[in-house]
Amino acid sequence: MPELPEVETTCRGIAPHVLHRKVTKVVVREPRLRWPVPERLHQLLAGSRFISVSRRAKYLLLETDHGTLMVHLGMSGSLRILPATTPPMFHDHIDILLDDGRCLRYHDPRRFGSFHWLGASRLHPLLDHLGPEPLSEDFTGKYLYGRSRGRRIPVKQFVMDGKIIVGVGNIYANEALFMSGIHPIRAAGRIGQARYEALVDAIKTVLGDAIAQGGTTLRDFVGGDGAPGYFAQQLRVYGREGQPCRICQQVLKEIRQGGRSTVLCTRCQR
DNA sequence: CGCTGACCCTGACGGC
DNA sequence: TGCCGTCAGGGTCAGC
Repeated sequence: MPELPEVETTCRGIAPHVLHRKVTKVVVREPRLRWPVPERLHQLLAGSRFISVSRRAKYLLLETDHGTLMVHLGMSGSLRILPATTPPMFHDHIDILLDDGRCLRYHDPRRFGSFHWLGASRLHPLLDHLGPEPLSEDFTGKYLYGRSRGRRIPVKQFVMDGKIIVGVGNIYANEALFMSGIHPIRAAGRIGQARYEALVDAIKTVLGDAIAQGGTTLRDFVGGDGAPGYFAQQLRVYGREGQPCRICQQVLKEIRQGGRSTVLCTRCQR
């Protein structure tokens, strides 16, 4: 599910409601996520006050005065702000009750998401070795060009590697490669700096546009206010295999790379 | 070190 | 109608 724009949408959606609120109670109905939810979560969070809400890669960081809660939405997770009295639905695994009568509710049918407690250091092995943020100034064509030298991995898998650049998932990797006219199978090390400049521009553009649209809702994604994202209707290639390319009308082709689907235009992408 | 495939889990969908 | 296989936005890990 959520790629970076969806996580960012969630972050922005919940932040104003969570910030400065004190946790009164934590209810874990189902601790079996990607990793087991800390059993002490209630003791760790109850009485703490949220002092910042941010995002690193696809992780949400909810900082309190006693430590930081790190949440990953996996493939099917979502976080919503609701009145604490709202009855939980199927797959509503965790509630963080706030002192204003509302709660932050975690919903995740596939349970690929995770909750970690970072403590005061805000450090965690999962946050080590992450590449730069794609919307930051550190992410440039020159950077991608440098990191790709000697790499024979297909460029699509290269840009989906979180050690190289975070937050580029399957949807937006497909879109950015189409937008920059690069064939997804091309070896990363055999692409020049000018083309990487174009690819970086495309990644920044597509992620920025998707954030502006509230993310991409394919099935079940909702932002912090429960609203779906509207970027799906602007997708250029993802999910459009068999349909005509919006530029040249060639029928879009689907292939598989690393177990994930790639959609491309063989005329526009070389 | 670089890369591939299996795996975690539920639900939706298509074919028969 | 129902059963079965396949696939889905993510990420880690073992193994070659």
